[in-house]
Amino acid sequence: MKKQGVKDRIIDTASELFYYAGYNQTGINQIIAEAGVAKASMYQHFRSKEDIAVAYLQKRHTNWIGNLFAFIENEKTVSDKVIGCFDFLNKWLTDVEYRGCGFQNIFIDLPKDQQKIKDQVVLHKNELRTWIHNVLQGDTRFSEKEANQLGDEILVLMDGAIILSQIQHSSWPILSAKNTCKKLLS
Amino acid sequence: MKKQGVKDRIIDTASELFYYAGYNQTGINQIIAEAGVAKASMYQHFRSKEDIAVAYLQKRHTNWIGNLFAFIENEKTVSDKVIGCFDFLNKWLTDVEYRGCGFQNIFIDLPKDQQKIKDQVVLHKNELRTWIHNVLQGDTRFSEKEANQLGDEILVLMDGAIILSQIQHSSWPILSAKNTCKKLLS
DNA sequence: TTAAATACATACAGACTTGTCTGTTTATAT
DNA sequence: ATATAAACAGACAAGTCTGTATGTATTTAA
Repeated sequence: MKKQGVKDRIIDTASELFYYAGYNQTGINQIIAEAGVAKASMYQHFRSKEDIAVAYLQKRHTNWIGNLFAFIENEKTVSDKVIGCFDFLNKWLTDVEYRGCGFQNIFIDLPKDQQKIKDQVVLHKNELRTWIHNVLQGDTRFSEKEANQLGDEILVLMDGAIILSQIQHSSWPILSAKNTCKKLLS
Repeated sequence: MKKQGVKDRIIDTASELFYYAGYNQTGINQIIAEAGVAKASMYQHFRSKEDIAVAYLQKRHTNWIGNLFAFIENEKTVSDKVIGCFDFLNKWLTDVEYRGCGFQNIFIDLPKDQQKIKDQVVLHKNELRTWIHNVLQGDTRFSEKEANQLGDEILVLMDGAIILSQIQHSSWPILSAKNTCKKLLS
């Protein structure tokens, strides 16, 4: 098994730190120390800390969406797929001890000028939005307009469940959201 | 009209900065400069920056809850009161240009050791939770258990609407949440 | 084997942070 | 008028941060 390259080591280390310790709380020096990389090497691959954050979010987006899809892929009906999203949230957030959504977390309390990072967050949420619209359009009970409206309502439930479970350090908001979701789809 | 005291000037200035610029992005020096207060005077009233944050959150809690109550006080039915909450959110968040919830915002990306601030956030959310439970228990259609469950679901909707409207810089999540709320109460 | 690319180590610049300290000035109250 | 409290001004400590620069060592390729 070949050793990981410098760039990947930086991204993986930064990902761990950005997510669990927070973006502002994580310094460049900490990243290079834990990744075992020289500072000059790091700046060879990334122009700035902001650029590392963008790479982090891109990789996180791919992984997160991939995990969600894998989790619900065996569900047959549209309803079961959508409801399964909340089971996924519950498993994920307990696993990470309610550390919340990496995209929400980095978006908030970000220095005003770091637009590239904010764009990445909006991109992630929009792709999720498009996806859930498409899923719900697969249910013949709903018109396209109804499916999209319903998808938006479910997105609100998901983001609310994530942030509230983070603050409350508990799963009850996720279970509440799942319950609401069931009512919406019945 | 008598001039404001030093302590109030510090709290008010810090509140503005903490909310609109962010807690980590706001330095002590900026607060005292904009408040027109000497640094030694500031440390006479507050032991640390963290203590200023606690005072900020306490005042914010009182004001925010007060504004919400005032907004819906003329609503007659329980349903109208609860649905009115989302109209309040919409007015508030457009007024502050979707800057989101000051409690959510300060909770996220906070240095690990600042437990006093986190406690204040949890306190705020819990008081809101108790309040909405009580409101819904005033509706004879629901048992106590049902009212509490419904209240939790509505809390998730509110927090989701706030954070998503912040990320999307738009009111659509609030309107979606209001729509869900109507369904839950019908 | 030699040349080029990559990574390492670390010193440094310059700007920021919170909090302490000293000393002066102003306001209040007896 | 005098004593006390409060606020002002600002230097300073000790640390943080990002990013640059310099030079050495290792790896890769021709």
